[in-house]
Amino acid sequence: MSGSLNKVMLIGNLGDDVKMHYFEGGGCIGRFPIATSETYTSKQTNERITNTEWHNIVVRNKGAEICEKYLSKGDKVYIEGRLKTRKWTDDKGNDRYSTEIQCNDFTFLSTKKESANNASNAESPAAQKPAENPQPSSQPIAEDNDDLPF
Amino acid sequence: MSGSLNKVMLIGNLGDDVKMHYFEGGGCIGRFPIATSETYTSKQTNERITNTEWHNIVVRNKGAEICEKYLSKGDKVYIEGRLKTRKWTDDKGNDRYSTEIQCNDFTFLSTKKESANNASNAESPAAQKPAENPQPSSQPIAEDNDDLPF
Amino acid sequence: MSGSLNKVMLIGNLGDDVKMHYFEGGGCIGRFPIATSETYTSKQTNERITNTEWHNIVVRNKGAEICEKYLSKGDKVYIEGRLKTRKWTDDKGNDRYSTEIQCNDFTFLSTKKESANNASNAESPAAQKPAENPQPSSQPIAEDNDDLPF
Amino acid sequence: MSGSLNKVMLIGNLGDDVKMHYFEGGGCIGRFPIATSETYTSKQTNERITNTEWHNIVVRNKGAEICEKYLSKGDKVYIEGRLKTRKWTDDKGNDRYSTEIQCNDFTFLSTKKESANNASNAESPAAQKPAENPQPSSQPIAEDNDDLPF
DNA sequence: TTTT
DNA sequence: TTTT
Repeated sequence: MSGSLNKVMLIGNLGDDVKMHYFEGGGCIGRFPIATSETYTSKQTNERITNTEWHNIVVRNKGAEICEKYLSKGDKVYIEGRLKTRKWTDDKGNDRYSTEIQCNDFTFLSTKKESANNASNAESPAAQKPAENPQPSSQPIAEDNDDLPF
Repeated sequence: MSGSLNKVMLIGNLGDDVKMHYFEGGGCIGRFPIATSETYTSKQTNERITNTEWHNIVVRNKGAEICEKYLSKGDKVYIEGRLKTRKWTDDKGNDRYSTEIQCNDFTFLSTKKESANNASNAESPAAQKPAENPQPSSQPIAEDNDDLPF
Repeated sequence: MSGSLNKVMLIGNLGDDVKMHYFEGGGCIGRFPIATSETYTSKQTNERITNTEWHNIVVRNKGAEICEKYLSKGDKVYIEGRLKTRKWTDDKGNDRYSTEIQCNDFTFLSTKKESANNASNAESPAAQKPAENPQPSSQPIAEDNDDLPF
Repeated sequence: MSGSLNKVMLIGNLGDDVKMHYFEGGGCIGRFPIATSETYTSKQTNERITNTEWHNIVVRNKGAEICEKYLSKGDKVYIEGRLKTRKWTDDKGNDRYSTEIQCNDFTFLSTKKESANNASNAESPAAQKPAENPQPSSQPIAEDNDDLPF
């Protein structure tokens, strides 16, 4: 379709480590869940209610490798991407649907692993070579635009 | 959780009319699908490939009523909202998940029905009373912030 | 800095045609203003107030050429980009600042000129060759990522 | 205008503390600068180049008070708002323009001051009463929707 | 003026 | 399954 926009922007925490999948052609994807939540005060009961939402993030190629290297369970991250609902068939032959965020940009807002200080845009070689003197800090990293069909 | 963001922004076309559901307490929701798509040229075959993605939009209360009044199948709309994955049980007792966009802001980019020209923010009474002299144009409308749990 | 995001998203109408500037090295930029506005009802006077905001859009290279080809004064467009404030010196020697949106993605929501139907991502050659049978419709087009310092 | 969107989303660090301005009617605004930057590798010289951009943030009423309470120079924050260019006259009588981000949502991604733990949406009373046992952490806070014309 |  |  023309004149269309499909954009998701999330800030949340990883519920698990990045799981990598490597393909024969040399490509790879990384998957991880992130949680967002909002807290509000119920008008009825006047108590604080927290609502957590889970999102399945999928990153490709260089971006996936950078995420795997620097992100781990619990880290906070900014994710930008597209919504994609995959159709699959369960073991009973039923059509099933799963909605994912195909991540095409991300920024680390905290990292537990060795720091990716000075690491930056995934398109540049520097992104693969983080700072000599790692510090516990955050960094912006964008992923590549390769055409892996996932 | 704190420090979290859950935002979806879409521009797409309605795949169907707005379906309304009214609740006993006086609230209501409207549901409609919108399609986004992107077209790219395959690196392998060099042919143009169009990928359409469908999104389930849910709007509440006044916003739902405005959407129902002015939007119909085929119209183009800007949608802003939150991702929410609902869990439900199918007739065989399996857990099933459905991801929706809880819309909290929208802007009409084309309308087939009578125009909502001059209609605007849903929080203002004027939003309910579109222009006397309707024109085939677009309009920005935001929905209310009521606390309907859907 | 790391961990940073600079994103602007606009839907508005061109206040003027695209003005092109060509550079010796072969690069070019296109500039055009777009207007956004919101209408609200004054709490004091109860009258409808419309507030128009003007934004200076700057697009580069292939994206600029596509905008010039298909956009003209009055057209509606979705613009995504970064905020950049340029410093310049006026004829009296005063420091002056001008804030622009460096556009890195756009989608046509209406066009008056010949249609760019089927035109799409600027990175592909097809974006330069719109459909044989033009129709008055909209189309999504992204610009390139070249490194023109403007 | 109808069919319009004016949205800015930033993640950056405060370059200075929040400056408050109180009005006679009881309203107030807070102002602070935030820096975003991107680092890339120059194609010509192959050196790392960092580009910092400064943004003037304006927050109103309750949101301003929450920002003043919890944010200080150096803190990282997510800001969402609208672009607004103000016109003013300098001491020589020249027209001058200044572009600001009218913030209508924000999320703390780090805070140096006493923590706003459990503090949340500014519309709820709880947002004004942070946790008894402050911790150095982040929190999401949205501002109110009052109609202060700034 | 921030941050890494 | 995260985080506060």
